[in-house]
Amino acid sequence: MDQGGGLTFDSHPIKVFHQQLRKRNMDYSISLTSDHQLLPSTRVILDEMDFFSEKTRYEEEDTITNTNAASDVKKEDLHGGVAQNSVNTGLNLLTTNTGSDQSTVDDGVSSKAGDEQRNNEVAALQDEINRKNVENHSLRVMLNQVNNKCNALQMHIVTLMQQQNEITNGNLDDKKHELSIPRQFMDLGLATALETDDRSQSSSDGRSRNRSGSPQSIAEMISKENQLQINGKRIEREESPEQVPNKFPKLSLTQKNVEQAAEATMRKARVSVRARSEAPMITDGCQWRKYGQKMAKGNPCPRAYYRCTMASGCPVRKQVQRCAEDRTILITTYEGSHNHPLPPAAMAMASTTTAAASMLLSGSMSSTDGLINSNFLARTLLPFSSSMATISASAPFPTVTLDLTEKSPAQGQVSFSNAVMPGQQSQHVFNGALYNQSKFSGLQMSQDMGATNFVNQQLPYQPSFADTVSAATAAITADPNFSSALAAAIASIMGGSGHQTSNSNVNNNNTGNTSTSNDNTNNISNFVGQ
DNA sequence: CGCATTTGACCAGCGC
DNA sequence: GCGCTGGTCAAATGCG
Repeated sequence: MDQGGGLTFDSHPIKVFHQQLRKRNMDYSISLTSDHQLLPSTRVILDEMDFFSEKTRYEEEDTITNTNAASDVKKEDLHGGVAQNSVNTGLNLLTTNTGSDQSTVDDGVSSKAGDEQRNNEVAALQDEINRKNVENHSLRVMLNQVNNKCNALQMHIVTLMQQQNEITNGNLDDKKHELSIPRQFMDLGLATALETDDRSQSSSDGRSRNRSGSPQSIAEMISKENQLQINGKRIEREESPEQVPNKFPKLSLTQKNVEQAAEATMRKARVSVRARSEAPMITDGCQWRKYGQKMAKGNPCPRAYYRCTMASGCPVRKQVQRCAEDRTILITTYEGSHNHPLPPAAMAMASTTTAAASMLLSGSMSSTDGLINSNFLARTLLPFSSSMATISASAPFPTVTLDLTEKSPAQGQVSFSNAVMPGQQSQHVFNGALYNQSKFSGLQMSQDMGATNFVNQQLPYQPSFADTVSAATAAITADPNFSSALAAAIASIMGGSGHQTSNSNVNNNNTGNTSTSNDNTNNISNFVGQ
């Protein structure tokens, strides 16, 4: 949105927010450092503002120095006193006064009165600290609201862009191919159409918008035949247009049906995380209940099935299984999107699954040129990570796989594969042959917030973050025990729209009933999430 | 006793 | 139609 929303840096809500902080003489860095729930682009803006903030602060301090020379002396007297407890600039000024008074009351005659006075002042200071804390809290809430508005604006912009593209390019260029879209893509079209302003569109419009409305030229180039090949088995059933309503009755119908279709679609897209972990399950902030366990073919390790129990009826599932080749690798596959508010600690993985699923399902970018697509999605999906991500359209579930088991920080790539072989969900990036198999990708400008954030916001800022996080990733992945934590952390970065893994929040990660946890993951998630 | 986990049964999709 | 496989259900079991 920083490019397309008409917002300048000066008018950016965060900038305005910062100015308010300055007006209140509050320490900007203290007020914001623990807020991870920022869009990546917002982070960059904040970083930039940090620079200005420091500069401004120095200028202000110079001004104070020049205009209040007398109080400067008292400041020195106070050094090491109550000021040590001050939490921000405003309180520094207050404690300065306290110190000056304190330095004048050592005649011993009225020591009792002096103590009482100091007690009163300390109490006043405490009140002030409390007041500032409350103010800090309210400002944080305000920041979150601003952030949410940014997201909403962003979605709106994307919608407008898509509509404009529709007008420009025409949207129903090939109805036959539309009708041949595999079911999951059709469902996704409905899912995204549901989020648009115009909900009265026909289902056909919804589908065409989803696919043709992408602002990405690559997406425009999608070979629809590739889509046909993804679920080859289904093609024959979908060839006949008149069969479509029977096969996909959802397309014609009430919003309720549409919502159900969207939900079903989201459950089909999967995000798989591979990480080295001794723990039975990686910590992702959600509460899970195990509802089944099966022996999967070709793997001596059982696969465990979990469902989210943070809210009744939440459709999110996850599967946990150890890799057959390397049992130190834990493969966690998420499916679906939560239908309830999430604790900050859970935002990372949840936003990941939602965004990645949307990326998978919303688009129709083909990959006749796997390399181009790889680079594109690499920057989009894992702009800060050195880890591998693999996109697979293995029938019947398209899957994004984050492979966090590699130790080389420089190998951040993404490949697309359309592994038609059942049971093989993902293929690794560095298998060059796989590039030729690329038949699928979903990197269309989705109206999903998460995916939108990736495309619009993270790309421009990728290099600066990549270096930092790559270094951190390399360091952390060197320790297998922390790999699972890294999974959540990278997912956090991917999530874009919502990271709030502050220290306090992270510590509350496992207050739920889930018995399996990995304490290490909390700290590392938080670290990388910074 | 309530809740979570375990585990065998059941179901659906798919291939032959 | 049958068998295989993945996924889910639900009764049984375990645990605090």
